Amino acid sequence: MKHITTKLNKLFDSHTRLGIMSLLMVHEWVEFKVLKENLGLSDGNLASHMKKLEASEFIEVRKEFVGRKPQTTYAATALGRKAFNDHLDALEDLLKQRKK
Amino acid sequence: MKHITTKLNKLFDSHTRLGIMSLLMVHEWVEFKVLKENLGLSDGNLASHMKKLEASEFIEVRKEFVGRKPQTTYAATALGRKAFNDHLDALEDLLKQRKK
DNA sequence: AATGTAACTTTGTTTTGCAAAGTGCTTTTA
DNA sequence: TAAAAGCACTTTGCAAAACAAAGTTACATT
Repeated sequence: MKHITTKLNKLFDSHTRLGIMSLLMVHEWVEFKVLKENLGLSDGNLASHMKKLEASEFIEVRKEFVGRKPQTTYAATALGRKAFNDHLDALEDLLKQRKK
Repeated sequence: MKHITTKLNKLFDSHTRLGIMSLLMVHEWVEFKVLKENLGLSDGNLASHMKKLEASEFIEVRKEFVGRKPQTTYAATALGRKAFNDHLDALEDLLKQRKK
């Protein structure tokens, strides 16, 4: 007897990482600063969440200079998109229960 | 600029409590043992999650004897149902983004 | 008397989450 | 040109959370 929630990805339990991923699903490349401001996170906090997502190869990092300032941008990988979509599928199943 | 995820309830970040609540939304009264088996949790683990939900008055506990055996059952309170539905509403908003 | 079942509580370890401060590099401002 | 500021971290440190494992209480069965 396996419950729906066993199909949820633990990495996406965190509402912070849920927010990060949902932004990366909508916009191809997103700046560190933009993520930080949208989600209201401290630098360190955001950096550590990104590291976790990177460790699972769910996101890709690009570091470049714009003008002469460093700029870090992130994008979801195919693997990340798949994992996140699977997670959302499971959430959708959960939501279906309350309709009927 | 507030992101959708700020509307999520932190208590329901945990996929375990998400599972517990979704079971309590569907069935009025659910036994400790049933929750435990459905979600694949240890006694202690489940008990501590239930305590957290109880502390927020999201669930109600009923202890009785069936035959002469003790039996604990749980139900979601009106407050709990409201909070959970609000959480699910926020998740639904999140899911809407990927349709378009 | 010994074993079993239900529902915990306690203990302890590991993992998170997050804030605060510090770092390295570069650019802007006084 | 020295100081301040911006970007993206890393490090430190702490408090809360997750969870397993073992112990507890109370009754029931064998």
